Amino acid sequence: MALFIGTHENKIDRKGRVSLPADYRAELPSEDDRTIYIFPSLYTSALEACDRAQLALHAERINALDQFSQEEAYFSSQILAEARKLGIDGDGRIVLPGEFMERAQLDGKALFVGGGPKFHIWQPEAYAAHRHETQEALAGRTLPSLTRPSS
Amino acid sequence: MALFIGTHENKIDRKGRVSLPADYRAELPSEDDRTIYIFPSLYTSALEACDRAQLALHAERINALDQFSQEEAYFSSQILAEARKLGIDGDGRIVLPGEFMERAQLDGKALFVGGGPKFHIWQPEAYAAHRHETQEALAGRTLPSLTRPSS
DNA sequence: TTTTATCCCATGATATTCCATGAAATCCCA
DNA sequence: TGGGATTTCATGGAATATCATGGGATAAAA
Repeated sequence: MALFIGTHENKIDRKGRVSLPADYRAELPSEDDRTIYIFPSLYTSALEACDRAQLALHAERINALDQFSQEEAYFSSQILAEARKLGIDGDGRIVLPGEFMERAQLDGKALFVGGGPKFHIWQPEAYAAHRHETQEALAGRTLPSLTRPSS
Repeated sequence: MALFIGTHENKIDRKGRVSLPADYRAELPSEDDRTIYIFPSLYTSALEACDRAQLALHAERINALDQFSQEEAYFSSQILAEARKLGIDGDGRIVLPGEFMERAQLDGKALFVGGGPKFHIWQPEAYAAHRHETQEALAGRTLPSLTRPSS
């Protein structure tokens, strides 16, 4: 499984190109699968990105819901319908669709924030504020162990 | 497994042809199996489409219902009886049968909406309304982890 | 023949690839 | 351990390929 960690602030050029941090690139599966998947995060202004395996897991979770149910429709429209496949060019860059840049209020700079199997792309100041908020709200929490055996 | 994601709005020309988004084409199994399967979606005005493997899964699910039950008859007549096999031409286009265009109220534009192993074809405004509805109804939901091991 | 469906080619727009540059980090050897 | 050499990295611009789409040609059906 990919492990995206750390934060990196990179420039977005006028064509919407940004270098994917080298650390992150190194975590991606194989050389021939030079793609990532990205979609607007459900409850923040950030963008969420992951590799194909992780997106397939999302699709599987959604598919495990009842077929033709409203829940299925919701997650499908919010995640799968919004997701884009982004190619990584020979120089390690991706092109952010304009729509996504607006959604995340990105202009000129992108902050990559590692989150294990996924990572987020934030407008730098927005992340600072978000980080401060969750820090305030949840400081002191403990993390539950896994209760079921990992298959 | 095919992963159809993102949304693409394409034109339907006067012959009923529409380009299947290149992203979707790339997800289809092999070059010689240039076909998709399509049927009217059960509870919306959209059309639902998938590759052969996914349709086979539908058939399998229907077959797993009690034989000769009303349920079996229902899903069989709504899905299997309505489904059509559409070829993809050399330029990556499909031809939508007139009957299906009426059913989905398509005129001139088709919105392809990715949903993992399947995708939907919507009249653009109808999708916007549908998306808004499910958003209203289920906003704030979180996606459950898989409770059963992936087979 | 008339109609209908399929295939083939042309075109503009968009997206992707290729190459060049400077800065920063890393390596190497005395 | 220092300092120069080398590689990696992020970034910019230009060349190239891909894609959606329209029109016409060809083949099959009525």
